[in-house]
Amino acid sequence: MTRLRTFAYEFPRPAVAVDCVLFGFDPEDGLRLLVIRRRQAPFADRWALPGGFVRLDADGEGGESLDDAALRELREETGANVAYLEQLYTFGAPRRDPRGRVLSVAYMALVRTRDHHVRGGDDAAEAKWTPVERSGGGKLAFDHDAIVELGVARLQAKLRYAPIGFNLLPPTFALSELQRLYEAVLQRPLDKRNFRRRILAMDLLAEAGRQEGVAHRAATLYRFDERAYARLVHAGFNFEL
Amino acid sequence: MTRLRTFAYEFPRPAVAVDCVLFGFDPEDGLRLLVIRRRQAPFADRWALPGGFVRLDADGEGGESLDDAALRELREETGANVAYLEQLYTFGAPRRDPRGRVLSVAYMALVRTRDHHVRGGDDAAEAKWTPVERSGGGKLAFDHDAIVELGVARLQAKLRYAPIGFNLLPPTFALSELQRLYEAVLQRPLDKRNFRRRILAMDLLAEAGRQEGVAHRAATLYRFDERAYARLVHAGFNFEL
DNA sequence: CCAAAAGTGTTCCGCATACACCCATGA
DNA sequence: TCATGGGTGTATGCGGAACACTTTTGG
Repeated sequence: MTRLRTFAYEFPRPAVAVDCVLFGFDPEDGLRLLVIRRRQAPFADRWALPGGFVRLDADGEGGESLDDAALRELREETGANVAYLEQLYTFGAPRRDPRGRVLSVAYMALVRTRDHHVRGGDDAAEAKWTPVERSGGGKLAFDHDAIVELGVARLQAKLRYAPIGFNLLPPTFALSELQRLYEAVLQRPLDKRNFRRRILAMDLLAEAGRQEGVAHRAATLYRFDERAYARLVHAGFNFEL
Repeated sequence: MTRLRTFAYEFPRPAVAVDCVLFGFDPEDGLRLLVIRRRQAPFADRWALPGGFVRLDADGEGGESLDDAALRELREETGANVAYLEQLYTFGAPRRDPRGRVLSVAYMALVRTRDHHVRGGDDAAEAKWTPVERSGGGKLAFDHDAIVELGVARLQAKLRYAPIGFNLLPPTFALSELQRLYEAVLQRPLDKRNFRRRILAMDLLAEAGRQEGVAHRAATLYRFDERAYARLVHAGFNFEL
């Protein structure tokens, strides 16, 4: 295969990639991280974060935004539909990629795990959910372990003061599921009564039916009320734990 | 002037710049932002944040890190010696720079204003400190207003839970100066007694003499004790307000 | 002796924490 | 009727917030 053309510039430029720390949650398994097995060199067959190069227009001037690149990669490589996306940090150490100078804009993304089934995509031979610790049974490719660490720290910090946890749960959920989510992310047990009181006191959850088909008392289901939250924020409210 | 060579790649690549939100503080003036007047197009003669392109090696593979690029630009354009530097966010919207696709890695930096005198540098016709609101008497070049906004938000947030404010003060300072700094950044008055008690209770400040030559009772000067802080962090301590 | 800033304690209230039992349901 | 998780109230203590006067120093 021959390249029809190349792209030339006055000064050297780095390649720019996006890499995504994609979290999922299941009451059974706890917090999970999506990793893919690389198909191509470098680090062929090694586990890595989903990601890839940002696409520019042929004239090198337009093309997709960084957020769009992250969403596209997640779609292509994992089939996940993302509920929340947030830029984390840009990694740019000179030798972080053996192919040359490659910047990586790291993202954190959250999905409702039940919504979708993981599949490998174009560049990914295989994709799987792993526990966050020991991601992929050891070290990830490139500096992806550091990126994961950063993603975990950000998720833990942000869960306390922003209502992003709901993006890891189905649209309606029981309070106990929400509590298990918080416990899994924050890595410590929470008191049931205090948790329920605090969450409900914020008036952000709307009742949405009851559980069905469970072998015990059916829990009340709730839905996160985006509108109520927007109104409260507007009035100076801050979500807290 | 003719270019001796150009740099060619298989796929189009963006140019990558760093831009710095540099804060200074003076008890008289409050919190200030450093802006430069651009010498060249685009946005010639407009006020902008100090910044410039990241330098890569001639082979386009090595070169300076992003942090180094930010420090270099600050040195070149302002002569400031930076006490604290932190990456903020990477801006990459397709049309944010009229010259083509340019990513900007934004940084927040803090200086001890008394340490240095502002000067214009190579690319900056002029540099000045401005109040943070109405920076540069109106709108800054590119999307720099948005970057400033982000920098202010980050500084406000981080001041509460990390001891970074000291990087805006001289090595030794009076508690009232520290309080004025907090009030200037957080934009609200703080109670003197509560402030002193909270700060001193952390055991992070070491006495360092008294003020001289003031026309009133001389205040005790303090120095931020990095060692004590490191020890406390190690023991699970969290700085808080 | 006056102006200007430094320095100092106590009270009150709200909120986070700790804690244990009854309820509803399907098997 | 039993196993499983759902759902509920109170007492205690700590820490943040509010608040005003005396001290020191140079001019």
